[in-house]
Amino acid sequence: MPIPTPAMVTTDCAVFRVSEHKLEVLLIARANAPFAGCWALPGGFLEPDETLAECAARELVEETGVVPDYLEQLASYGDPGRDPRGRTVTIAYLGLKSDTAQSLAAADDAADARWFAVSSLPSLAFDHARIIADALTRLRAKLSYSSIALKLLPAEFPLSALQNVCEAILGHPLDKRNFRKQILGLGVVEDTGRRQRLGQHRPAMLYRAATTRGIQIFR
Amino acid sequence: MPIPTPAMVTTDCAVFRVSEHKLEVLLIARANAPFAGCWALPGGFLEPDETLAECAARELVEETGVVPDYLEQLASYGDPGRDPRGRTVTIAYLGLKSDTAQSLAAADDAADARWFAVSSLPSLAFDHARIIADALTRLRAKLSYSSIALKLLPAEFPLSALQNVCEAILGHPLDKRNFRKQILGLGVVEDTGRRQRLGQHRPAMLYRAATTRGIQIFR
DNA sequence: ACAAAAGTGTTTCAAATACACCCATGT
DNA sequence: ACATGGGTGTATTTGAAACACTTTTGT
Repeated sequence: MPIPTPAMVTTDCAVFRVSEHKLEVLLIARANAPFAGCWALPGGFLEPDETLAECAARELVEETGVVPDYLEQLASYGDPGRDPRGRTVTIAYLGLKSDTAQSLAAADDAADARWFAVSSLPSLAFDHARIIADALTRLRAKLSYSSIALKLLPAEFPLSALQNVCEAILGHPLDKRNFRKQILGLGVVEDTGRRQRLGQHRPAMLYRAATTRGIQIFR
Repeated sequence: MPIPTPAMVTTDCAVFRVSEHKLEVLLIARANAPFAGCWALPGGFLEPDETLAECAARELVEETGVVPDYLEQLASYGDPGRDPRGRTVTIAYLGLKSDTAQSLAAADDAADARWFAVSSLPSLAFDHARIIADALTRLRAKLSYSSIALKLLPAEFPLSALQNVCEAILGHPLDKRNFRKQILGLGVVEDTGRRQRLGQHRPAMLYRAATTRGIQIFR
Protein backbone atom coordinates (compact mmCIF):
# COMPACT_ATOMS: atom_id res chain seq x y z
CA MET A 1 0.00 0.00 0.00
CA PRO A 2 1.47 3.38 -0.98
CA ILE A 3 2.16 5.90 1.74
CA PRO A 4 -0.42 8.67 1.55
CA THR A 5 0.95 11.95 0.26
CA PRO A 6 -0.10 14.87 2.39
CA ALA A 7 -1.51 17.88 0.65
CA MET A 8 -2.11 21.38 1.83
CA VAL A 9 -5.77 22.13 2.29
CA THR A 10 -7.02 25.67 1.98
CA THR A 11 -10.37 27.38 1.82
CA ASP A 12 -11.29 30.33 -0.37
CA CYS A 13 -14.37 32.52 -0.22
CA ALA A 14 -16.15 34.19 -3.09
CA VAL A 15 -18.20 36.75 -1.16
CA PHE A 16 -20.72 38.81 -3.07
CA ARG A 17 -22.68 41.94 -2.28
CA VAL A 18 -24.91 44.23 -4.30
CA SER A 19 -23.97 47.87 -4.19
CA GLU A 20 -25.62 50.58 -6.26
CA HIS A 21 -27.27 48.08 -8.60
CA LYS A 22 -24.00 46.27 -9.25
CA LEU A 23 -22.98 42.81 -8.14
CA GLU A 24 -19.56 42.90 -6.53
CA VAL A 25 -17.12 40.30 -5.24
CA LEU A 26 -14.59 40.78 -2.46
CA LEU A 27 -10.92 40.40 -3.42
CA ILE A 28 -7.62 40.87 -1.66
CA ALA A 29 -4.26 41.94 -3.02
CA ARG A 30 -1.87 39.19 -2.04
CA ALA A 31 1.00 40.34 0.19
CA ASN A 32 3.12 37.20 -0.22
CA ALA A 33 4.36 34.85 -2.89
CA PRO A 34 3.07 33.19 -4.93
CA PHE A 35 1.16 35.83 -6.91
CA ALA A 36 2.33 38.63 -4.57
CA GLY A 37 0.51 41.84 -5.48
CA CYS A 38 -2.02 39.91 -7.51
CA TRP A 39 -5.74 40.01 -6.71
CA ALA A 40 -7.19 36.82 -5.26
CA LEU A 41 -10.06 35.44 -3.24
CA PRO A 42 -9.59 35.68 0.51
CA GLY A 43 -8.64 32.31 1.95
CA GLY A 44 -5.93 30.33 3.64
CA PHE A 45 -4.74 27.14 5.20
CA LEU A 46 -6.92 24.83 7.22
CA GLU A 47 -5.95 24.65 10.88
CA PRO A 48 -6.00 21.49 12.95
CA ASP A 49 -9.21 21.83 14.92
CA GLU A 50 -11.60 23.80 12.78
CA THR A 51 -14.24 22.70 10.33
CA LEU A 52 -13.96 23.69 6.68
CA ALA A 53 -16.65 26.34 7.09
CA GLU A 54 -14.96 27.73 10.19
CA CYS A 55 -11.72 28.01 8.28
CA ALA A 56 -13.42 29.85 5.44
CA ALA A 57 -15.09 32.32 7.80
CA ARG A 58 -11.95 32.82 9.87
CA GLU A 59 -9.69 33.54 6.92
CA LEU A 60 -12.24 35.88 5.46
CA VAL A 61 -12.42 37.94 8.64
CA GLU A 62 -8.67 37.91 9.14
CA GLU A 63 -7.95 39.12 5.65
CA THR A 64 -10.79 41.52 5.03
CA GLY A 65 -12.68 42.22 8.26
CA VAL A 66 -15.87 41.21 6.49
CA VAL A 67 -18.23 38.98 8.48
CA PRO A 68 -20.41 37.14 5.96
CA ASP A 69 -24.17 36.93 6.37
CA TYR A 70 -24.27 33.64 4.53
CA LEU A 71 -21.75 30.97 3.66
CA GLU A 72 -22.21 27.72 1.78
CA GLN A 73 -19.76 25.26 0.35
CA LEU A 74 -19.33 25.66 -3.39
CA ALA A 75 -16.86 23.06 -4.67
CA SER A 76 -13.29 21.86 -4.37
CA TYR A 77 -10.42 22.53 -6.73
CA GLY A 78 -7.31 20.41 -6.66
CA ASP A 79 -5.67 20.12 -10.05
CA PRO A 80 -1.96 19.38 -9.75
CA GLY A 81 -0.13 22.56 -10.62
CA ARG A 82 -2.84 24.97 -9.52
CA ASP A 83 -0.44 26.23 -6.84
CA PRO A 84 3.28 26.71 -7.58
CA ARG A 85 4.12 26.03 -3.91
CA GLY A 86 3.11 22.41 -4.25
CA ARG A 87 0.04 20.29 -4.06
CA THR A 88 -2.89 22.18 -2.61
CA VAL A 89 -6.56 21.46 -2.60
CA THR A 90 -8.93 24.31 -1.90
CA ILE A 91 -12.48 24.06 -0.68
CA ALA A 92 -14.26 27.07 -2.12
CA TYR A 93 -17.17 28.76 -0.36
CA LEU A 94 -19.87 31.05 -1.67
CA GLY A 95 -20.53 33.92 0.71
CA LEU A 96 -22.98 36.79 0.77
CA LYS A 97 -22.77 40.11 2.59
CA SER A 98 -25.82 42.21 3.25
CA ASP A 99 -25.63 45.70 1.86
CA THR A 100 -24.93 47.75 4.97
CA ALA A 101 -22.01 50.11 5.12
CA GLN A 102 -18.93 48.48 6.61
CA SER A 103 -15.32 49.42 6.28
CA LEU A 104 -12.84 46.94 4.95
CA ALA A 105 -9.76 46.17 6.99
CA ALA A 106 -7.01 44.54 5.02
CA ALA A 107 -4.78 42.52 7.29
CA ASP A 108 -2.67 39.44 7.59
CA ASP A 109 -1.78 37.98 4.22
CA ALA A 110 -3.64 40.74 2.46
CA ALA A 111 -2.09 44.02 1.38
CA ASP A 112 -5.45 45.42 0.40
CA ALA A 113 -9.08 44.34 0.22
CA ARG A 114 -11.64 45.74 -2.19
CA TRP A 115 -15.01 45.06 -3.71
CA PHE A 116 -14.92 44.63 -7.51
CA ALA A 117 -17.86 44.68 -9.86
CA VAL A 118 -18.11 41.18 -11.30
CA SER A 119 -18.46 42.79 -14.72
CA SER A 120 -14.92 44.16 -14.54
CA LEU A 121 -12.63 41.89 -12.60
CA PRO A 122 -8.86 42.17 -12.57
CA SER A 123 -6.77 39.17 -13.50
CA LEU A 124 -6.73 36.74 -10.62
CA ALA A 125 -4.28 34.43 -8.86
CA PHE A 126 -4.47 30.63 -9.00
CA ASP A 127 -7.72 29.31 -10.50
CA HIS A 128 -9.75 31.96 -8.73
CA ALA A 129 -11.36 33.29 -11.91
CA ARG A 130 -12.83 29.86 -12.45
CA ILE A 131 -14.06 29.71 -8.84
CA ILE A 132 -15.80 33.05 -9.18
CA ALA A 133 -17.43 31.94 -12.41
CA ASP A 134 -18.70 28.78 -10.71
CA ALA A 135 -19.92 30.79 -7.72
CA LEU A 136 -21.84 33.14 -10.00
CA THR A 137 -23.47 30.23 -11.77
CA ARG A 138 -24.54 28.78 -8.44
CA LEU A 139 -25.80 32.11 -7.16
CA ARG A 140 -27.89 32.78 -10.26
CA ALA A 141 -29.33 29.28 -10.18
CA LYS A 142 -30.28 29.42 -6.51
CA LEU A 143 -31.98 32.76 -6.92
CA SER A 144 -35.02 31.13 -8.46
CA TYR A 145 -35.59 28.36 -5.96
CA SER A 146 -34.35 29.62 -2.61
CA SER A 147 -34.50 32.64 -0.38
CA ILE A 148 -30.78 33.26 -0.78
CA ALA A 149 -31.26 36.80 -2.11
CA LEU A 150 -32.52 37.91 1.29
CA LYS A 151 -29.02 37.44 2.67
CA LEU A 152 -27.88 40.36 0.54
CA LEU A 153 -30.29 42.73 2.27
CA PRO A 154 -30.55 44.20 5.75
CA ALA A 155 -33.10 42.74 8.17
CA GLU A 156 -35.87 45.04 6.93
CA PHE A 157 -36.13 46.13 3.35
CA PRO A 158 -38.62 47.36 0.77
CA LEU A 159 -39.53 44.97 -2.03
CA SER A 160 -37.88 47.25 -4.55
CA ALA A 161 -34.54 46.59 -2.84
CA LEU A 162 -35.08 42.85 -3.21
CA GLN A 163 -35.91 43.35 -6.86
CA ASN A 164 -32.75 45.41 -7.33
CA VAL A 165 -30.68 42.62 -5.82
CA CYS A 166 -32.23 40.03 -8.11
CA GLU A 167 -31.74 42.20 -11.15
CA ALA A 168 -28.10 42.86 -10.27
CA ILE A 169 -27.43 39.14 -9.93
CA LEU A 170 -29.29 38.10 -13.05
CA GLY A 171 -28.06 41.03 -15.06
CA HIS A 172 -31.41 41.93 -16.57
CA PRO A 173 -34.52 43.85 -15.45
CA LEU A 174 -37.60 42.15 -14.01
CA ASP A 175 -41.25 43.13 -14.26
CA LYS A 176 -42.25 44.86 -11.04
CA ARG A 177 -45.78 43.49 -10.77
CA ASN A 178 -44.85 39.91 -11.58
CA PHE A 179 -41.88 40.07 -9.25
CA ARG A 180 -43.96 41.20 -6.30
CA LYS A 181 -46.65 38.66 -7.06
CA GLN A 182 -44.13 35.83 -7.09
CA ILE A 183 -42.24 36.91 -3.99
CA LEU A 184 -45.36 37.40 -1.94
CA GLY A 185 -46.82 34.15 -3.26
CA LEU A 186 -43.75 32.21 -2.16
CA GLY A 187 -44.22 33.36 1.41
CA VAL A 188 -40.51 33.91 1.99
CA VAL A 189 -41.05 37.47 3.16
CA GLU A 190 -43.57 39.00 5.54
CA ASP A 191 -44.79 42.53 6.09
CA THR A 192 -43.34 44.25 9.14
CA GLY A 193 -46.16 46.79 9.33
CA ARG A 194 -43.51 49.50 9.33
CA ARG A 195 -42.70 51.70 6.40
CA GLN A 196 -39.68 53.55 5.18
CA ARG A 197 -39.97 57.22 4.26
CA LEU A 198 -36.96 58.19 2.26
CA GLY A 199 -36.72 60.78 -0.49
CA GLN A 200 -39.40 62.81 -2.17
CA HIS A 201 -41.79 60.04 -2.96
CA ARG A 202 -44.26 57.65 -1.40
CA PRO A 203 -42.82 55.63 1.53
CA ALA A 204 -42.21 51.91 0.96
CA MET A 205 -43.55 49.10 3.09
CA LEU A 206 -40.79 47.22 4.87
CA TYR A 207 -40.58 43.44 4.75
CA ARG A 208 -38.43 40.91 6.56
CA ALA A 209 -37.49 37.28 5.93
CA ALA A 210 -40.42 35.08 6.92
CA THR A 211 -40.06 33.11 10.11
CA THR A 212 -41.16 29.87 8.42
CA ARG A 213 -38.00 27.88 8.11
CA GLY A 214 -36.97 26.91 4.59
CA ILE A 215 -39.04 26.74 1.48
CA GLN A 216 -42.22 24.74 1.59
CA ILE A 217 -42.88 22.47 -1.34
CA PHE A 218 -46.13 20.54 -1.14
CA ARG A 219 -47.36 17.33 -2.76
CA MET B 1 2.42 33.45 10.04
CA PRO B 2 1.49 29.96 11.28
CA ILE B 3 3.02 27.01 9.52
CA PRO B 4 0.35 25.28 7.43
CA THR B 5 -0.76 21.97 8.82
CA PRO B 6 -0.86 19.28 6.18
CA ALA B 7 -3.98 17.19 5.98
CA MET B 8 -4.65 13.93 4.23
CA VAL B 9 -6.87 14.36 1.22
CA THR B 10 -9.03 11.49 0.06
CA THR B 11 -11.80 10.99 -2.42
CA ASP B 12 -14.88 8.84 -1.98
CA CYS B 13 -17.42 7.78 -4.58
CA ALA B 14 -21.11 7.20 -4.08
CA VAL B 15 -21.86 5.21 -7.24
CA PHE B 16 -25.47 4.39 -7.97
CA ARG B 17 -27.15 2.00 -10.34
CA VAL B 18 -30.72 0.88 -10.86
CA SER B 19 -31.24 -2.84 -10.80
CA GLU B 20 -34.61 -4.57 -10.92
CA HIS B 21 -36.48 -1.35 -10.13
CA LYS B 22 -34.32 -0.64 -7.10
CA LEU B 23 -31.76 2.10 -6.64
CA GLU B 24 -28.51 0.68 -5.35
CA VAL B 25 -25.22 2.11 -4.14
CA LEU B 26 -21.82 0.47 -4.35
CA LEU B 27 -20.07 -0.26 -1.03
CA ILE B 28 -16.90 -2.02 0.00
CA ALA B 29 -16.12 -3.92 3.15
CA ARG B 30 -13.02 -2.27 4.56
CA ALA B 31 -10.01 -4.59 4.88
CA ASN B 32 -7.95 -2.32 7.13
CA ALA B 33 -8.31 -0.15 10.20
CA PRO B 34 -10.01 2.12 10.92
CA PHE B 35 -13.47 0.57 10.60
CA ALA B 36 -12.00 -2.77 9.39
CA GLY B 37 -14.81 -5.05 8.26
CA CYS B 38 -17.22 -2.14 8.14
CA TRP B 39 -19.01 -1.11 4.97
CA ALA B 40 -17.87 2.12 3.38
CA LEU B 41 -17.80 4.08 0.14
CA PRO B 42 -14.94 3.16 -2.16
CA GLY B 43 -12.22 5.79 -2.00
CA GLY B 44 -8.69 6.53 -0.97
CA PHE B 45 -5.79 8.91 -0.78
CA LEU B 46 -5.00 11.51 -3.40
CA GLU B 47 -1.73 10.84 -5.22
CA PRO B 48 0.73 13.54 -6.26
CA ASP B 49 -0.03 13.96 -9.93
CA GLU B 50 -3.69 13.20 -10.40
CA THR B 51 -6.71 15.43 -10.41
CA LEU B 52 -9.42 14.95 -7.82
CA ALA B 53 -11.69 13.29 -10.37
CA GLU B 54 -8.90 10.99 -11.54
CA CYS B 55 -8.28 9.95 -7.96
CA ALA B 56 -11.96 9.18 -7.45
CA ALA B 57 -12.15 7.09 -10.61
CA ARG B 58 -8.88 5.29 -9.91
CA GLU B 59 -9.77 4.31 -6.37
CA LEU B 60 -13.16 3.17 -7.51
CA VAL B 61 -11.71 0.85 -10.12
CA GLU B 62 -8.97 -0.42 -7.81
CA GLU B 63 -11.38 -1.30 -5.06
CA THR B 64 -14.39 -2.53 -6.98
CA GLY B 65 -13.52 -3.01 -10.64
CA VAL B 66 -16.44 -0.77 -11.54
CA VAL B 67 -15.80 1.80 -14.27
CA PRO B 68 -18.34 4.58 -13.79
CA ASP B 69 -20.35 5.97 -16.70
CA TYR B 70 -20.65 9.34 -15.04
CA LEU B 71 -18.82 11.11 -12.25
CA GLU B 72 -19.38 14.56 -10.80
CA GLN B 73 -18.06 16.25 -7.73
CA LEU B 74 -20.54 16.25 -4.89
CA ALA B 75 -19.07 18.05 -1.88
CA SER B 76 -16.21 17.97 0.59
CA TYR B 77 -16.29 16.77 4.15
CA GLY B 78 -13.58 17.69 6.61
CA ASP B 79 -14.87 17.94 10.15
CA PRO B 80 -12.07 17.39 12.66
CA GLY B 81 -12.58 13.94 14.12
CA ARG B 82 -14.30 12.42 11.09
CA ASP B 83 -11.30 10.06 10.75
CA PRO B 84 -9.66 8.49 13.83
CA ARG B 85 -6.31 8.35 11.98
CA GLY B 86 -5.99 12.12 12.01
CA ARG B 87 -7.10 15.06 10.01
CA THR B 88 -8.54 14.04 6.67
CA VAL B 89 -10.61 15.93 4.15
CA THR B 90 -12.53 13.92 1.60
CA ILE B 91 -13.81 15.15 -1.72
CA ALA B 92 -16.93 13.12 -2.40
CA TYR B 93 -18.07 12.24 -5.91
CA LEU B 94 -21.42 11.15 -7.23
CA GLY B 95 -21.10 8.36 -9.75
CA LEU B 96 -23.51 6.49 -11.96
CA LYS B 97 -23.19 3.06 -13.53
CA SER B 98 -25.31 2.02 -16.47
CA ASP B 99 -27.30 -1.09 -15.90
CA THR B 100 -25.33 -3.67 -17.82
CA ALA B 101 -24.20 -6.87 -16.21
CA GLN B 102 -20.68 -6.61 -14.83
CA SER B 103 -18.94 -8.63 -12.19
CA LEU B 104 -17.50 -6.92 -9.16
CA ALA B 105 -13.87 -7.49 -8.31
CA ALA B 106 -13.02 -6.60 -4.73
CA ALA B 107 -9.35 -5.77 -4.45
CA ASP B 108 -6.79 -3.63 -2.74
CA ASP B 109 -8.15 -2.06 0.40
CA ALA B 110 -11.48 -3.76 -0.07
CA ALA B 111 -12.31 -7.18 1.36
CA ASP B 112 -15.58 -7.28 -0.55
CA ALA B 113 -17.62 -5.05 -2.83
CA ARG B 114 -21.37 -5.19 -3.16
CA TRP B 115 -24.36 -3.24 -4.39
CA PHE B 116 -26.85 -2.34 -1.64
CA ALA B 117 -30.38 -1.07 -2.08
CA VAL B 118 -30.40 2.48 -0.76
CA SER B 119 -33.56 1.54 1.14
CA SER B 120 -31.64 -0.92 3.31
CA LEU B 121 -28.10 0.20 3.90
CA PRO B 122 -25.82 -1.32 6.52
CA SER B 123 -24.19 0.96 9.07
CA LEU B 124 -21.33 2.80 7.46
CA ALA B 125 -17.80 3.93 8.27
CA PHE B 126 -16.79 7.57 8.77
CA ASP B 127 -19.46 10.05 7.73
CA HIS B 128 -20.35 8.00 4.67
CA ALA B 129 -24.03 7.72 5.56
CA ARG B 130 -24.23 11.48 5.38
CA ILE B 131 -22.40 11.53 2.05
CA ILE B 132 -24.83 9.01 0.56
CA ALA B 133 -27.77 11.05 1.82
CA ASP B 134 -26.33 14.17 0.19
CA ALA B 135 -25.65 12.27 -3.04
CA LEU B 136 -29.23 11.02 -3.14
CA THR B 137 -30.56 14.53 -2.65
CA ARG B 138 -28.42 15.77 -5.50
CA LEU B 139 -29.37 12.88 -7.77
CA ARG B 140 -33.10 13.39 -7.19
CA ALA B 141 -32.80 17.11 -7.76
CA LYS B 142 -30.86 16.79 -11.00
CA LEU B 143 -33.30 14.27 -12.40
CA SER B 144 -35.76 17.01 -13.25
CA TYR B 145 -33.45 19.46 -14.98
CA SER B 146 -30.72 17.38 -16.59
CA SER B 147 -30.22 14.31 -18.69
CA ILE B 148 -28.36 12.57 -15.87
CA ALA B 149 -30.75 9.61 -15.82
CA LEU B 150 -29.49 8.51 -19.24
CA LYS B 151 -26.17 7.61 -17.62
CA LEU B 152 -27.91 4.81 -15.79
CA LEU B 153 -28.96 3.15 -19.05
CA PRO B 154 -27.14 1.39 -21.86
CA ALA B 155 -26.55 3.27 -25.11
CA GLU B 156 -29.91 2.19 -26.55
CA PHE B 157 -32.96 1.75 -24.40
CA PRO B 158 -36.75 1.78 -24.53
CA LEU B 159 -38.52 4.70 -22.90
CA SER B 160 -39.99 2.37 -20.33
CA ALA B 161 -36.48 1.65 -19.05
CA LEU B 162 -35.87 5.36 -18.62
CA GLN B 163 -39.12 5.67 -16.74
CA ASN B 164 -38.15 2.79 -14.49
CA VAL B 165 -34.88 4.49 -13.66
CA CYS B 166 -36.62 7.74 -12.79
CA GLU B 167 -39.18 5.96 -10.66
CA ALA B 168 -36.48 4.04 -8.80
CA ILE B 169 -34.61 7.25 -8.01
CA LEU B 170 -37.64 9.26 -7.00
CA GLY B 171 -39.25 6.39 -5.15
CA HIS B 172 -42.70 6.85 -6.60
CA PRO B 173 -44.48 5.95 -9.86
CA LEU B 174 -44.83 8.33 -12.79
CA ASP B 175 -47.61 8.68 -15.31
CA LYS B 176 -46.54 6.97 -18.52
CA ARG B 177 -48.15 9.38 -20.98
CA ASN B 178 -46.95 12.52 -19.24
CA PHE B 179 -43.50 11.06 -18.81
CA ARG B 180 -43.12 10.28 -22.49
CA LYS B 181 -44.52 13.65 -23.49
CA GLN B 182 -42.01 15.46 -21.30
CA ILE B 183 -39.00 13.40 -22.28
CA LEU B 184 -39.69 13.65 -25.99
CA GLY B 185 -40.49 17.35 -25.61
CA LEU B 186 -37.13 18.01 -23.95
CA GLY B 187 -35.30 16.57 -26.91
CA VAL B 188 -32.72 14.79 -24.78
CA VAL B 189 -33.38 11.47 -26.50
CA GLU B 190 -33.80 10.54 -30.12
CA ASP B 191 -35.32 7.58 -31.88
CA THR B 192 -32.80 5.06 -33.24
CA GLY B 193 -35.26 3.59 -35.71
CA ARG B 194 -34.49 0.19 -34.23
CA ARG B 195 -36.75 -1.73 -31.95
CA GLN B 196 -36.30 -4.25 -29.23
CA ARG B 197 -38.34 -7.47 -29.34
CA LEU B 198 -38.16 -9.09 -25.95
CA GLY B 199 -40.78 -11.22 -24.28
CA GLN B 200 -44.30 -12.02 -25.26
CA HIS B 201 -45.47 -8.54 -25.96
CA ARG B 202 -45.19 -5.69 -28.43
CA PRO B 203 -41.57 -4.65 -29.20
CA ALA B 204 -40.39 -1.31 -27.89
CA MET B 205 -38.78 1.44 -29.91
CA LEU B 206 -35.18 2.05 -28.93
CA TYR B 207 -33.89 5.52 -28.12
CA ARG B 208 -30.45 6.93 -27.49
CA ALA B 209 -29.11 10.11 -25.88
CA ALA B 210 -29.55 12.99 -28.31
CA THR B 211 -26.42 14.28 -29.98
CA THR B 212 -27.30 17.88 -29.16
CA ARG B 213 -24.92 18.81 -26.40
CA GLY B 214 -26.47 19.94 -23.15
CA ILE B 215 -29.93 21.10 -22.42
CA GLN B 216 -31.32 23.95 -24.44
CA ILE B 217 -33.19 26.64 -22.57
CA PHE B 218 -34.60 29.37 -24.76
CA ARG B 219 -35.77 32.91 -24.13
C1' DA C 1 -57.69 -16.36 -26.79
C1' DC C 2 -54.99 -14.51 -23.59
C1' DA C 3 -51.15 -12.36 -21.17
C1' DA C 4 -47.94 -8.61 -21.05
C1' DA C 5 -45.85 -4.53 -21.98
C1' DA C 6 -45.97 -0.65 -25.76
C1' DG C 7 -48.01 3.15 -27.38
C1' DT C 8 -51.25 7.15 -27.83
C1' DG C 9 -54.73 12.55 -26.79
C1' DT C 10 -57.59 15.48 -24.49
C1' DT C 11 -59.23 18.12 -20.77
C1' DT C 12 -58.28 20.65 -16.65
C1' DC C 13 -55.76 23.50 -13.73
C1' DA C 14 -51.94 26.30 -12.20
C1' DA C 15 -48.29 29.25 -13.01
C1' DA C 16 -45.65 32.54 -15.95
C1' DT C 17 -45.95 36.42 -18.86
C1' DA C 18 -47.13 40.80 -20.85
C1' DC C 19 -48.77 45.08 -19.99
C1' DA C 20 -50.30 50.78 -17.89
C1' DC C 21 -51.99 53.56 -14.62
C1' DC C 22 -52.82 55.85 -9.98
C1' DC C 23 -50.70 56.87 -5.16
C1' DA C 24 -48.11 59.20 -1.54
C1' DT C 25 -44.59 61.99 -0.50
C1' DG C 26 -40.92 66.10 -0.71
C1' DT C 27 -39.69 70.22 -2.88
C1' DA D 1 -47.68 71.52 -9.63
C1' DC D 2 -44.44 68.34 -10.49
C1' DA D 3 -40.94 64.92 -9.92
C1' DT D 4 -39.92 60.46 -7.90
C1' DG D 5 -40.29 55.93 -6.82
C1' DG D 6 -44.32 52.89 -4.55
C1' DG D 7 -48.01 50.18 -5.37
C1' DT D 8 -51.79 47.62 -7.85
C1' DG D 9 -55.05 43.85 -11.61
C1' DT D 10 -56.30 41.38 -15.71
C1' DA D 11 -56.06 38.81 -19.89
C1' DT D 12 -53.18 35.51 -22.38
C1' DT D 13 -50.22 31.87 -22.90
C1' DT D 14 -47.73 28.01 -21.47
C1' DG D 15 -46.68 24.01 -19.10
C1' DA D 16 -48.13 20.34 -15.55
C1' DA D 17 -51.37 16.93 -14.18
C1' DA D 18 -55.05 13.70 -14.38
C1' DC D 19 -56.92 10.12 -16.80
C1' DA D 20 -58.22 4.78 -20.14
C1' DC D 21 -58.06 2.38 -24.04
C1' DT D 22 -55.94 0.14 -28.33
C1' DT D 23 -51.75 -2.24 -30.38
C1' DT D 24 -48.37 -5.71 -31.08
C1' DT D 25 -46.16 -9.58 -29.98
C1' DG D 26 -45.32 -14.67 -27.88
C1' DT D 27 -47.39 -18.68 -26.06
